[in-house]
Amino acid sequence: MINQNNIRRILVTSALPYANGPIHIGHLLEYIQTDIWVRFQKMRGHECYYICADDAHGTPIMLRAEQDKISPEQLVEQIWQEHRADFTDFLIDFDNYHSTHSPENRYYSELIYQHLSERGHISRRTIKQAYDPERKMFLPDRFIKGECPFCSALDQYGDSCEACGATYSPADLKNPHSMLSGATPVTRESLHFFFKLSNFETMLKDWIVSGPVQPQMANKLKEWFNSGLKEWDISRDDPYWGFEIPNAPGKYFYVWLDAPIGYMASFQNYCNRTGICFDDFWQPDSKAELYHFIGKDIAYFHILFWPAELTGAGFRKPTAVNCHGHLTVDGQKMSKSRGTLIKARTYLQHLQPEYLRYYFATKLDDGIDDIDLNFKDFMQRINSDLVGKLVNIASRLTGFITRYFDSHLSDNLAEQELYTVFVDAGDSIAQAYEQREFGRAMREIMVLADRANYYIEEKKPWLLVKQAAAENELKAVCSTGLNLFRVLTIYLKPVLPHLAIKIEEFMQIPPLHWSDIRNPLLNHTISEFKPLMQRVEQTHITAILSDVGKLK
RNA sequence: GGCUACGUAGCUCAGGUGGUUAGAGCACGGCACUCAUAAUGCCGGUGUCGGUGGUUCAAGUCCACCCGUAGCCA
Repeated sequence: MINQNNIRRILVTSALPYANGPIHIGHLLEYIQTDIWVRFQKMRGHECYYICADDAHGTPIMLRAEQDKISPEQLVEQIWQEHRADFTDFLIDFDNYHSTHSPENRYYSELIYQHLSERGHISRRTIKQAYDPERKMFLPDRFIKGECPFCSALDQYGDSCEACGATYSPADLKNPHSMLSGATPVTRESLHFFFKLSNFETMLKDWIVSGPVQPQMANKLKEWFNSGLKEWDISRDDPYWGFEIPNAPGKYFYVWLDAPIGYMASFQNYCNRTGICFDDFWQPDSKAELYHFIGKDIAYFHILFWPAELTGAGFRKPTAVNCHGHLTVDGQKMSKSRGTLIKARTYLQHLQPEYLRYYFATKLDDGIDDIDLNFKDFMQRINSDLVGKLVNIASRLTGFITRYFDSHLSDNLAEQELYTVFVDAGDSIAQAYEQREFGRAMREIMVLADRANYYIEEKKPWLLVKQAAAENELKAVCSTGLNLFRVLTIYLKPVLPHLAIKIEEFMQIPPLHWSDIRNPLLNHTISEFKPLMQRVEQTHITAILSDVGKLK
């Protein structure tokens, strides 16, 4: 049990979404996973903060703003508003949501850079790079297209061939052209700044054995060690949308340098308005826990560069970096062209956020395998678990309490042993949440929901109601069933916070905490039952899929 | 192309360090019940555990190769 002495101090982040487009349900897998974990920690009584921000710099944002004929600042502000609305409506409860285009982030980016520089972790050298002579700017690999040097496939990007899978440098492309102007890129020299990652090889190798990443990722790391740690190019040339590097006119921090620093910046911003002590969480001797939730695609930045940067600049390392897999929809990778890119907003126009939160929860574990959103399975799962099993428990009991007992619960439980079984299951469920094995937690909770339904079946309140002598038993049985339901509500609250609020209103009780499982609700008046959750209909699914088809 | 994961019933998934007739939920069929948003309870079948070889007294579980899927290659 939680007491003053074992309250943990926990700082949690999700990856920063890029500020050039809308949130889609693939993004949401991560925010929902993190949000569930954070809500669980808070319900357990720990001091836990959930921090995020928009990732607001880089060439794609600069170009998109240009295209929209607005300033990058305006674009970033507009997207920030959209992202906020999507997260809020999906019940993602950030303690702070900031932006990497912020004074705090400039401060920490410069600070970390200067510390790294002073300690000899930054090198400079001239490199050759593709340059668009018409747009007068250096071109990222992704903005150059041409024919594959290996298989001659047409219209391939500058970094790899989608047809044969080969990787190469843009200079190898045949008939290259700039995607911005169509001009043939020329090679130009420029001075670049590099982070000397190899200075941290020993530190990283030691760190990784302390268990901060999943075994699959540790494996990946070994692979990277074996191929040798190279220097990381952290500068970009003017014109670039980002922070200018101190004492280096025309040179900017590469977006991936200041993006993770955004975690710190957002937390600093939060500390400024709440008075929480920033250093308690970021100094090398910090006792607080720091967790980053990310997709496996950006593991490189978070388990190599980020701990190295932090160490080099005199800060603490993350306690753990939790990677998850990607989302597929009906077995297919999400993509606009295949009509499987479902925006958060599109989903919200037809379905409740909690359906998706629960569905993801049933499929999430601590691994890095991809997760599939299968709509048929989704509909069956929600309808049978949440409506058929869970909400049904309250629905089938409350009528008796309101009709015959003036909405008043009994002052004792009919079945103390069964209630104890429900309470005792809490340890295992809590452990599953803690270890991010949400699928296991959901399975265990649903086994209990089955037992509650079985209990009602066994006691048959619809027969008790016909026996005058069984009045007290009827009241106690229904009250017990509702108390079992209340315990299930507590267990599911991290996943279904809005449903929990509706149930709290229905039961006329203050917000539920984990420790409330031990104190059943007795001798208490509840309100009338109103349907707590509607079934998912095929028409809703069809509507989403047709909306997706309509867009672009 | 190199490397790394994954591939278990119609669907979604469990199956520490190899060991009795391979499990759950949903879907499906039958029965029961009628309190409940036709929800619930009981009973029931279902699988060459991706393929082929190998190690072993014994492999879904270890090894090799192949096929398929996904990711990484800064």
